[in-house]
Formats: sequence, C-alpha cells, structure tokens
Amino acid sequence: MPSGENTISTEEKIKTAARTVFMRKGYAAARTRDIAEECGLNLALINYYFRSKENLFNIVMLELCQQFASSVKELLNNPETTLHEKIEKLVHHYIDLLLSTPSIPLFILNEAHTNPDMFLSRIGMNDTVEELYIVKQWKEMAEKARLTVNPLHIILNTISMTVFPFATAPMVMVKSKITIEAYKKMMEDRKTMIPKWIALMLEHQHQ
Amino acid sequence: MPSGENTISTEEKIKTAARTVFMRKGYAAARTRDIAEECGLNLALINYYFRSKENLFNIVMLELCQQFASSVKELLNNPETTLHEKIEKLVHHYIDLLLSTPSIPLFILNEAHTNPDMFLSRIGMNDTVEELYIVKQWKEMAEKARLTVNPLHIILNTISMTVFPFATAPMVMVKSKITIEAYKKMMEDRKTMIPKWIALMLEHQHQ
DNA sequence: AAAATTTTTAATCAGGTGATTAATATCATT
DNA sequence: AATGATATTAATCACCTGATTAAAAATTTT
Repeated sequence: MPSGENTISTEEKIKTAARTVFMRKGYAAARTRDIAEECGLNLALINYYFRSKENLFNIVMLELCQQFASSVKELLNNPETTLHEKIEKLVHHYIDLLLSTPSIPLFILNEAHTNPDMFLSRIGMNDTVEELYIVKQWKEMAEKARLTVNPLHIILNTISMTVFPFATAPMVMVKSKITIEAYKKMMEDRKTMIPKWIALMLEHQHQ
Repeated sequence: MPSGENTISTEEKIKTAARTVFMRKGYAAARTRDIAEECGLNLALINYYFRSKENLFNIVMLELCQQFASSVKELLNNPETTLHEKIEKLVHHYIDLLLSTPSIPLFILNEAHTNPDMFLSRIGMNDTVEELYIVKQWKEMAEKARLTVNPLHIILNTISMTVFPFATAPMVMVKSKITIEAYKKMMEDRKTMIPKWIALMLEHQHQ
C-alpha cells in the first residue's frame, strides 16, 4: 500500500478506470490496455490485482448493478408502502440513478442480451418476480378492481417510460436540437408524470 | 455465379449470416469466423466479396436501418392519415419489425451511443423532427385541445413502450418464466393497447 | 540496517483474429 | 474443347490482445 492515507489505492484506480472504459465501449471492445491507459498505470497491474479481464469486469460491474438491484428489490418488498407509492418511489429512484449514470441501461441491456441468466445471477437477482411483495399487493388490488390487464404490461410500461428515454437521449438530442440541460429537466419532470400515466392506465383498463 | 436461378448467391448468404451474428454478438464480439461458420462458407470469401469486416458490417446493418428509417419517415409524413392513425400505424409497424428482428433496437442504441449524428446521417435521417408532417398535425391538434404537455413526452412514451420491451425480453423471460411464444403474444397485444394508452394520456393531460 | 514482502515495470509469450495469397475448381465465352 | 474470367479453398501472415515472467523498486517487518 502507498504511504499516504488519503491517496487512492491503485486497486481502486483500476476499478474506477475499468468502470469508465467498460461502460464506454462494452466488454468485448474494451481492452485491458485501454483501462491501464485510463488510469495511467502499468498493464501488468491489472492482472496482478485482478486475475483476468473477465474477473475485473465481474467485480466492477457487479458492484454497480448489485447495489442498484438490491435497492430496487428492497423498494418492491416493502410492506409499508402502497402499490402506487412503490411505483412512485421506483420511478424516482431509477431516474435519479440514470441522471447520474446515464450509460448504465445500455450496458445492462447488452450484457443481458448476450447472456441473460448468467448476468442476472451474477448481479444477485435470483428470485423470480412472483416472490416480491409488490406482486402480492398487486394481486389483492387486481381482485378488488376486477383488473383484466396482464400486470406485466404495466410493469413493462413503467420501466420502459422511465429507462428508455435515457438510452435514446443521444439520438433525441441530435434530432430535436435540445440541450442536455433541457433534456435533464424533462427527465426530472417525468418523475411525477410517469406515475400519473400509470395510474391512468389502471383506472381505464377495462378497454 | 452458380448455375441455378433460384439459388441464393453466396454474397447474399454472407450478408444474411453477418446480420445474424452481428445482431447476436455485437460488432466487437462477432468474429469473421463466426459469420463464415454461420453460412457454411470459407472464411476468405468474406474478404473476397466485402473488403473487410467493418465494411460488411456497414453494408449489412445500414441496409437494415435505412429500410426501416425510410418506412417510418414515410409513415409520419403521410398527409392522408390522422394523427391517431399515424400513432397506430407506427406502433404496428415497429412491433412487426421487432417481432421479426428483435435485436435491432439494441444495435441501434449502441451505434447511436458511440456516434449519434454520424449514425443518423448514415441511415438517412437527416431532417429534424420539426420538418415532419406529423408535427404540423400535432401543432394544429395541440392548439384546439389546449394541449399543455410537451409533445416530446408523448413521442418518447410511444417509442419507449413499443421498443423497450423487446430490448428487455431476454431478462423478462428469465425472471418471469414465460415462454417465447407467450412473450410474442404479449407484444402482439400491445399493438392495439399502446395507441389506447397514448390516447388516454392525451385526453387526461390537464394534470 | 538487513531481510522479507509487496508493488511496479519492461519485455515477452501464446493464442486468437482479420486479412492475404497462391493454388484449385467452377463457370462463361468463343 | 480451349481459353479466360470468376469463385472457392487451404494455408499462412501480421498484428492485436490477454496474460506471464523475471527483474527492479518500494514498502514493511525484523
């Protein structure tokens, strides 16, 4: 370890650089040399601290995803909040994360595309949707309100409207000539709008 | 050229295989050997017909995107259809395409991520949103209905709800234990549902 | 201070991958 | 059938890239 107390350890430097490069280029296109260059360290150090490129990738990205996955899981398993509150909180949580790390959804989609179950188990999402508390709440509500629509549609709509605009941001910004700031403001607005849209869908679900 | 008239030319075989492999693995992870194997042809033929891997990629993927982009553009510029019909047709068109080529959105998102304006101009999307006929229609409608909501939100919602579920399909199918067939059926259902949801949002847009 | 341990470096290896080549086979033209 | 053009093959090259190694430097322990 280096002498200074507030110096960042080389191990941490590598991890930070790896996160950056992996998110920018994706796993396959990211070279260990890119990572070494990104943090200004010798190439061999990557294999000294982490055994392989794949291992480094797992450690670094899983940290990121696990952290997020666990917070979402907690949210959806909370028995104290109503169903609508859960949706509100979920949307808020997602959008906050995405505003700070906008390239994470594309990364996740790519990983899930090439190897969905391996990726999901890697980041610790091992239980099925059925086991979540929100599903129990949903079923109760569905019975009362004589809900006919497949709940998966509503979940898909929520996640889609929340996440997708971040993935398309680069294109939208080119085509609609709006600034990054304006785009962020829009995403901020959607925090309150999306839950309202979802509520609408539920109210008017009898075709 | 081979003797038969209805035999597929090797050039076309390579292109088809390339599309498959590029979409399955992404540009970087796709090897020319994978493509050769996919169509059962000699590796050297790829460089004989197309000069390089990158060239093949551009040709094959751009064809796909251009074709799609132009059909969408046509759709949105049609003066004969109403605004709502346009949304309906757009959703139908997208979902049909995505059912046959589900990995195209991820590909587009990746390309747009690394180089949005170059990609957009490559596939022939050169005009801004403002120049489309649908925007004129929208403005007329907005004035009549005293629309307050930013139209971009509605566009984002439409595209998000249509496209995103295809991008997340691999994950959703693992987590919700539903079959591919059931998933396709769901997407088929969404063809009629999404336009209704969008109509709802427009009707109830005064918060 | 000496010895042992840990960290860092430069050089190199081994395997994979895009691309090329030279020889062969197939087809078209005369 | 003979010739020329096009298509296909197997073998190989040159380079990239993840990984290793052995030596040097820095740090810790004794």
